[in-house]
Amino acid sequence: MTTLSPRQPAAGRATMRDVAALAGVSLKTVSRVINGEHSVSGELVDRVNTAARRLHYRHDVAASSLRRSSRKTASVGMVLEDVGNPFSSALHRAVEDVARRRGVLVLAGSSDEDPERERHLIDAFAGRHVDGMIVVPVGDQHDHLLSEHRGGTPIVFVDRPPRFFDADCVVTANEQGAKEGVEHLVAAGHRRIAFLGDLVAIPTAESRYCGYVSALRAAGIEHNGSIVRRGLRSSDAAEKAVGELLDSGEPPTAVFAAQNLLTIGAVRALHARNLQDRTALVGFDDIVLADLLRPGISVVAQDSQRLGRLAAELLFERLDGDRSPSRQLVVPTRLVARGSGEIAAR
Amino acid sequence: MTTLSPRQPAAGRATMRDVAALAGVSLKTVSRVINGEHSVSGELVDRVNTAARRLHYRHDVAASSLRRSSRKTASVGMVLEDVGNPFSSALHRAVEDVARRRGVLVLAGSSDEDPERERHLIDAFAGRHVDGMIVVPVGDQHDHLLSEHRGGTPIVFVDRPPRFFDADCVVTANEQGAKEGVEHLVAAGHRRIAFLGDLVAIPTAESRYCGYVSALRAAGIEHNGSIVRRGLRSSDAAEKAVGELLDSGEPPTAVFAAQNLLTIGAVRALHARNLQDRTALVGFDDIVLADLLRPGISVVAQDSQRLGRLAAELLFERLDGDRSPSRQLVVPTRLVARGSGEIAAR
DNA sequence: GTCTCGGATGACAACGTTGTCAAAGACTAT
DNA sequence: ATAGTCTTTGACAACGTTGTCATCCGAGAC
Repeated sequence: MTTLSPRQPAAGRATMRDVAALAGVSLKTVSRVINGEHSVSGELVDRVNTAARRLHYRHDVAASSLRRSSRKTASVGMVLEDVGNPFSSALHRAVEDVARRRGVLVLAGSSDEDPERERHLIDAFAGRHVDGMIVVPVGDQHDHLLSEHRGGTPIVFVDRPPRFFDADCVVTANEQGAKEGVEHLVAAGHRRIAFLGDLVAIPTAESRYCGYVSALRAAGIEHNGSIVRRGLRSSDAAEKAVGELLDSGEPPTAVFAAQNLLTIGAVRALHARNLQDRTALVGFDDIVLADLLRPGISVVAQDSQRLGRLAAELLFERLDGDRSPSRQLVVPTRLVARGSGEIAAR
Repeated sequence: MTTLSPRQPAAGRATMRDVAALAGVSLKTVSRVINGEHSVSGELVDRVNTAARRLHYRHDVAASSLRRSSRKTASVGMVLEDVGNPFSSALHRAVEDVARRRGVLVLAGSSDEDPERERHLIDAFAGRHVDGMIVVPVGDQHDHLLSEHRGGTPIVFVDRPPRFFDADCVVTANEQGAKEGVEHLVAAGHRRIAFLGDLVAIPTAESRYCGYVSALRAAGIEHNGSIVRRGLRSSDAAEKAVGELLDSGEPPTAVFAAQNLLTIGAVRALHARNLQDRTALVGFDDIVLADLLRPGISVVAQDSQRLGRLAAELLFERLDGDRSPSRQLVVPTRLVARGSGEIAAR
């Protein structure tokens, strides 16, 4: 028979100790039942389960993982740019779907493009012993991740490749997609094609710019710096930039907006001048309701859901023990013609 | 002098024990330095910090919170409908902003309107000892939350009030907002106003329906069940429903869409029949780009950011020890006229 | 009847940390 | 010089759980 000191009648939450006392078994037996080990007699299993239910017993994941050798916590961390924006939240959701099937919880946080915030989040995740991390990296320095990675925590980068860091990574075919988008405009006869881009420091922005340059070169169009606007961080900034271009002496006949918000800003600027049917526009990344505008907005759509799903799958393969060399996956884009991109050059 | 057994040269991650050995101090002194207690001499603080940095020491939140009496983990859980949809992710972001200022991490999960999923998430959060939870509740049964709540974990409901449960809660003025939206249509001369609603079981959907009914009654308009469509779960369903109404013998002259996706479906149906300039439309909840459509979509906008911020603030007040009776906060809506809602009845 | 084996159960230590207490030393007040 | 106080430091137990090992009991072999 067991020798459990009675203790106080459970001040806060019930522990295995309390369950054991009520069921009249040892602590260890409760642990065995809770963990579904099969070396416990049917009668005791019932007694323990009844007692656990009666006391509203909740398994303590923290204590369990502390003691366990593997130290698994059934949770993964995600560092996103902003959990509130559509692209990030689509990634988040896709990862959650994969994680859920395995009973794994997802912790997500926003870096807001700030390396300091990124470091904070990674420290917080590591301190909570997440089993792995999925990161949209900011900047070039990932030292803190490196020590984590060496320590055996799998890391998967998504949307942007890491710099100076050998790890799994899933990205959109940014350069190729942007190239196709610009080629689409070239095919409609345009030669003065403006470019709107996000911060130069963001690798995806850079790749898309490369795609733009490469499409121009392939078409034999000379690069014209005066109609390239980079470092734009909001739809307002894009609207202003496009406004200036359109109001200038030599306005572009087409605009390639290399990001979501920038596309929206461009649309606003065009509509404000009633030029939406004269100036062509192709955006990178899809927009809700883009099909209902007149004209509809043609876009190079990226598959954020697939991006997230693949990243999660890579991560879980690592968690399952895959030790093969790191892999880089590229998700293709899809050109969606809706009208704005098919406006011919005058 | 301290008596630390040398132990293995740190197999996995460095612990306070390893740091203590390297710095030549006791375990407890390391704990004091890491926790910023001020009763440690400057010299030892330096030695410990240097050693910690050298070993890439990471504080173990799980072990720390296990030992601490308060059991705080500096994390809160959020049960959302779908982390990927704009409303939920706006809530998430708003909560994160408040939490971040206090160094608190947010764990979020999607219930997908499934009580079973909700229960799973709450169990998972509770097992990880979150300090509190913010919940968009599903269904009527919250027993599992109840035991958590009684156990001292603060719970704040957001977007929907709980049933049979006394707790803090922050909701949009759904009924009043819907009433104003419908009154806006009445003021434009409409008397055949269709209603599109989400699942009847969702309290917000029910409140908005009440607002619709109440606006009709106030205007002396008889309720007409044939132009009320409830239980719609997607923009496709709404598009189909509106299509049927428009194609019927007695089409409505105006439509009130009581939810985001339903508004989009209604817009699609109207545009497909080129009726967007003849049939009035007011939607509940704002939509990106709604201002750029022709006509612009008039909406009753809810302030999801404020909803989230207030919920988080309530939660943290509880965490700070506020024991006052539970509070119900109501966030007002704002009518945004953009054209579609001002189309006059023929 | 004795011995061995295997299955069920429990005692105990340990995971990494912090609360509690005690010890040692440096002061001050008498 | 002595007692008392304060500051700095460390030893030890404990948080809730699981890994390891020991114990107990009955079944089966000889």
